[in-house]
Amino acid sequence: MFLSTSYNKIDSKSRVSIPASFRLNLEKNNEPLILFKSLQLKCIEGTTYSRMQMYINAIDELDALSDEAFVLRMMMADSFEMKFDTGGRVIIPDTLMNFSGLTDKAVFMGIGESFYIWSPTEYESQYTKSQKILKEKGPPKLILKKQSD
Amino acid sequence: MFLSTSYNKIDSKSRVSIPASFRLNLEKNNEPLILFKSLQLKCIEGTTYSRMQMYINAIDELDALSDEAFVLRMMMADSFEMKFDTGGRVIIPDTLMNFSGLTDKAVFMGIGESFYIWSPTEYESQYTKSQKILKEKGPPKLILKKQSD
DNA sequence: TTAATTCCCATGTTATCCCATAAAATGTAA
DNA sequence: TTACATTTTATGGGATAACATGGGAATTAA
Repeated sequence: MFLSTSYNKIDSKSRVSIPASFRLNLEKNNEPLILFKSLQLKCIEGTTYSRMQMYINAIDELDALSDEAFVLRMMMADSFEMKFDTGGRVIIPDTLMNFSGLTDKAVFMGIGESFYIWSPTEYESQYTKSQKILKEKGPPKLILKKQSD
Repeated sequence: MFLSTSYNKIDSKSRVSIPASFRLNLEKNNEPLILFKSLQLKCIEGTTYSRMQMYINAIDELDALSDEAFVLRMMMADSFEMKFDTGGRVIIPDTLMNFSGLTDKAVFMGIGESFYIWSPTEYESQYTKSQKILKEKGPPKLILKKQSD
């Protein structure tokens, strides 16, 4: 599971350390890391290879000509399998840097099955937005279930 | 799995580099590369030999005299098994070049089990189209399942 | 011979590897 | 708790390998 938040530096070669706890989670399950453009937010989303595989399988289940399949294929086109250097860093592809507005600092935000990478300004505005919603509408009501598989 | 997008040059001999990550995916699974005309889009589709085999098997499931079977057989006839040179390039057959409107630049777009090869102009129009759908209809709602095989 | 194709080698660029350092976290013993 | 050693992280920079691409020689077909 990906949890907690941390700020890491992006160097002149577009390299950035993936937080150790995220790396550990991937290594433990022997999972390559996939980065892709978030479909709804201005940030990069990171997840495991096998979770991406689930999305790909979902494409074949859909009508090949449907809008849903079309959008999902485009999502794959904006996805990258990452290679780590010996220090646990990856190089963020230019298209993802530009899309998310990243320059020299990245905010890693674990959200369970995946994580977000934000520019600091974007992260802070999203964070205050969520605090505001929480204040106005109160905490969300959740129905918790045990995992079925 | 085929992921990510890249622009590669087509030289005067119709040679083009298949992106290294695509090649790696084929080599890893010891799969020859098949190129064929897309049935829905104005682009070339690339996939593995064994996925092409699945398409062929699908024909047998259909009524042999049906229009669907007829169209699929025609697709097979426009399919080519590619040979790589030492630099990882292939020569794109003329019929596929003409069909997809390729001249001197190709966009390789990984979509999971296969990939598309577009002319830059065609690619860009398809990309903006997908962004528009995403904006209007929102991200597709999926029920993700673990792989069954 | 004349094309066209296949094979092989050369090059600039970029990504990857490797080593070094600094900071932080953790552990250990007084 | 303090002081110090050890390990784990994050980061910087330079050497090396990989990649995309160009061009030319050898091979084959017409």
